Amino acid sequence: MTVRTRIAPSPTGDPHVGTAYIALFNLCFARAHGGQFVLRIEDTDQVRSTPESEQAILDSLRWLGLEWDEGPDIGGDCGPYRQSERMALYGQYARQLVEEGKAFICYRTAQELNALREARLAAGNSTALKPSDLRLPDAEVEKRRKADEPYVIRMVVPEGDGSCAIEDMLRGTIELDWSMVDAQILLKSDGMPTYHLANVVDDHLMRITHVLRGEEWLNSAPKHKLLYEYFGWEMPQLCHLPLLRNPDKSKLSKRKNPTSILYYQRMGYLPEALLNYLGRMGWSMPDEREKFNLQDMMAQFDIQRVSLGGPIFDVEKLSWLNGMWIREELDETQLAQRLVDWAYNRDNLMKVIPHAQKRMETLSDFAPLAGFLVSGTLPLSAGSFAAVAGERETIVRGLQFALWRMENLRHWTRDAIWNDLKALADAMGVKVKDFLAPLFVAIAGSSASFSVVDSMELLGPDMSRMRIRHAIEVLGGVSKKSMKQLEKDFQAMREG
RNA sequence: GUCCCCUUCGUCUAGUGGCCUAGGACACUGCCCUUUCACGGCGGUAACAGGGGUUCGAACCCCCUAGGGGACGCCA
Repeated sequence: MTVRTRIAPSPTGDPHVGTAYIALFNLCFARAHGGQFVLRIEDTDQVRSTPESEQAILDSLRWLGLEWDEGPDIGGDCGPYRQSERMALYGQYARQLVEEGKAFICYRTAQELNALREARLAAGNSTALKPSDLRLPDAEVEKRRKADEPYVIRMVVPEGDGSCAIEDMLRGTIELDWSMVDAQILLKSDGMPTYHLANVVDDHLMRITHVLRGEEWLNSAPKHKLLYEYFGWEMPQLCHLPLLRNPDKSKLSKRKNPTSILYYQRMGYLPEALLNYLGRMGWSMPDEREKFNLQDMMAQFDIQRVSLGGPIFDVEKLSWLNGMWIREELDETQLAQRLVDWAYNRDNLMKVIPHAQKRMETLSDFAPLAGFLVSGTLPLSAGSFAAVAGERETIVRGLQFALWRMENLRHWTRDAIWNDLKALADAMGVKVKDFLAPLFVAIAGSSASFSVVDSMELLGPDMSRMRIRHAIEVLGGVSKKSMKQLEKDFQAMREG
């Protein structure tokens, strides 16, 4: 038995807890059956995968204590920097299907596709585009081919009524209508495969027998099944795990919740506790014990004990569990060592000292000055912002705009943060100094601190965003109505 | 809008037809321990989404309704 997890690194390099969640269940399932567990990196959109983002997610999984086996090397395993190998690998399979009449070349432009979808939507149908919808007159195809226009390879899918039966290890047989399945693009116009092709080809070449993936993939299972049939390959067993949710029940997302493993690391959660908590999401030990380690979970794992309701990620319970681990699983020496490894070490001190030294008169000034860097949520109140000039609404507005900018920042470096915030202040017509004042309080807890951009760099993206979010909340938050207005203004400013 | 999945305390869950007057945990709360705070101990509040079947018997099986989520991309 070989079980796999596909990993899509985040474009911003933040390793997502959802990835670890899926990986954990795959690992436990494989080990409980004495099988292999392998990872496969997703990289086909050429945005996510960089050497750094791949390293970041792998390091995070290792930090959590997850282990995996070396899968067979099927070539083209890495990101865009090994693009040509990937293109050769999948291009060959896509062309094979075209030759066999199971896929076709499509010259349709984005505008044409939009028009087709809108027409279908207006007619009250599903928006799934079928091969016949996409067909172009032969003369037109020839014309575009001669003009060397970009094309994609799409799969042929059944038209008309009928459904596809998918076996799910937890849900039994699920019937999905073919009418919902569109002529999926297999090979993009840049020659890279989409997830669907890469997924099927990889799993076959890697001899994957079982796939445990997020529920979000359930609807595309018919495409995958059809591809296996086209290639004449045996399809792995599928299992769709429930999705982790925000407190508002939507799919766990960083706009509503800290989702980066790095955040929980910086916050001072123990990897064992975080992993333990993920293991409690949609799963329970037969004896219902709350605290268990990876070994226990692997030994006791039974996929049938997965419960299907999407669990809400509850930071409070995670914190309680973390406390249990600190109190019960660590002796004093071990705890001291954890603290040193976590933040109280020479390397970390050296990062802070350049900023602190100029502001110190006695050594005892250091802790109050730098304490915010090793704190979690700051004890702010509306009064914390008393020294900041401006109306409450103006302050909140500035913080919210800053938060949005920070959520989309790709490279978390001092200079990038500075340039971004400066650009924002300019666009808003506010002096940088005034714009930054509330951010100082949000990030460092006081307006008398060292450079807020340096602080944010040291704190990392998720911790910084969380603090800004917290500050907005402390200031009374934003009502739904004014949030809409803010979004509009923010958008207008971007375009203007 | 269309299709799919899901539905037990506020939250994570146990429960696979009689052991259920529904158990545990977080959170909340009362008491005890304690110079304080925390930890710990003992209690409390709190749930089978609604309606129909099937059955001697339904949280559990079936149907309908409602609610939630997901999918509908040259993203994964």
